[in-house]
Amino acid sequence: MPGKRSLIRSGTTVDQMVRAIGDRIVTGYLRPGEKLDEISLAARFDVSRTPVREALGQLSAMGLVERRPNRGAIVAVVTQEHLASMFESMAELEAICARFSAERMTSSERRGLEIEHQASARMVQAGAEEDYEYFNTEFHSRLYRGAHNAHIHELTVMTRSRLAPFRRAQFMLPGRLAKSWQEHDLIVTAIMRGDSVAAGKAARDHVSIVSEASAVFATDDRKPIRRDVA
Amino acid sequence: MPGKRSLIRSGTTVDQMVRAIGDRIVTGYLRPGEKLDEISLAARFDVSRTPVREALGQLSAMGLVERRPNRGAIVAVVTQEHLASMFESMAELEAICARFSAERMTSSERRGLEIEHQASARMVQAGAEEDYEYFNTEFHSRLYRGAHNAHIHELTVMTRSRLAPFRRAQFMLPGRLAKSWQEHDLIVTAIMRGDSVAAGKAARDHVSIVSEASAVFATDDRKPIRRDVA
DNA sequence: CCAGAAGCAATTGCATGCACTTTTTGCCTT
DNA sequence: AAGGCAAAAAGTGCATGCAATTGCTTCTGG
Repeated sequence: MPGKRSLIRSGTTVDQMVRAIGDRIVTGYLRPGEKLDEISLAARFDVSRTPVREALGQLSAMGLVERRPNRGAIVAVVTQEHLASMFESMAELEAICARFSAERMTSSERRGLEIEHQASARMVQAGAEEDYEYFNTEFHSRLYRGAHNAHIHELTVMTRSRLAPFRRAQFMLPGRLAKSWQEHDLIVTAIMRGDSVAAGKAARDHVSIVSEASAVFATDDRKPIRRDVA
Repeated sequence: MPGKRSLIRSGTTVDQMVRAIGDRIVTGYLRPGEKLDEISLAARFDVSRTPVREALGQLSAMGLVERRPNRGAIVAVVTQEHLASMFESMAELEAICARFSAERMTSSERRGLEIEHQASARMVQAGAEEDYEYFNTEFHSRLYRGAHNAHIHELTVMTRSRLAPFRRAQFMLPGRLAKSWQEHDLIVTAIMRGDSVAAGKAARDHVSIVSEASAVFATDDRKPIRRDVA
């Protein structure tokens, strides 16, 4: 009996698998180097191996998993060196977005950025990490959109998602919340002035600092990064 | 009869399909918007639909094809606007690579770049477009590697391959060869001096000019870009 | 006791088949 | 004659089954 799936949320089964497995990787639930057994995954999500295989193929194309022919798939192992290169790239990409935003944002985009940024200040005062994280994500998304460049937007979002596992707990560090907001403030101010050079520099510095804060979660050069299982 | 494939070149069948279909898209043999029928492709390459489906999934993740649920796959349609955004991104990415290269290339990398660059000068004098194209590709690859940043390298190569169909015939334009070499020369000189700012600017300008040269092959804002079938 | 080869279990890779969705075509109604 | 509805055809999406490759275990010879 080709049984009907209990809950069909949206999109195809493969898309759901990509999101589901991708999420588990991005959130650190699946650890780098962990073996991704097709049969287990199929059983885990109550589908056949076919969509699992397709999902693994796509995740492989995205760089989240590694696939050796006839030897199965594992969660992509990120070396300390490669992690550093991703953070550096992220800094450059954010700098580009901020620079373009300073030059190209419409007045309504600028207004929206300012308003959201001010709203997030309340989260800082309340010390609401969870809520601030939402505003933080939204803030950066506005920068990416404000660049008015679809391809840079795509590259940036892709890189950001690959870095997600390593940015996760940064807001737990004491004082990081307020510091983050101040860095955002520098970026916003520069964009409002239309100062693209300053905006780019501020954005680059912001990511660089996040990078350093996240380095805590990396262990050493050889071993894959390890995170706790939820 | 699960017949044996006649020629097994390397890698899995799916990898071959990705390369085969990807090549046909990148070289313009398959035109944007063209329908990619799973059954036809399976018959064309003498495999079943399963590897075709996986390949299409991966190509979709790479952005070379678009896939609508239950409605089949088509070669990704690139609007004039999106094409412009890719060229602009490419200029920024090359600028980053050149900037990093100026700062980080080892002396042997610098020497290799210089030697290859001088060698390519002969191709210009001979007017050998084909051979120059090889040196040109190699030149840019050296820049990407010289940045010593694996992730930027990856993003740059990915973007470059997506732009490939639109850069194809640029060297046919008269005088383009010599001009390209002079632009390369600016980049090399800056890198040799270790002048990262100048190297970045020169690289960005180089791509921008290529972009303008390639714009010839774009038609208008609405319609998908069309290229001749080989 | 160890090295190497052969057999075995486990898992991947691909083909095929069936169900569901979309699209087209032909007929009926207005 | 035009519009709409319905049924069929086409094509996608997923499940299942079988062949092939890999890695491990075990057995044999040195």
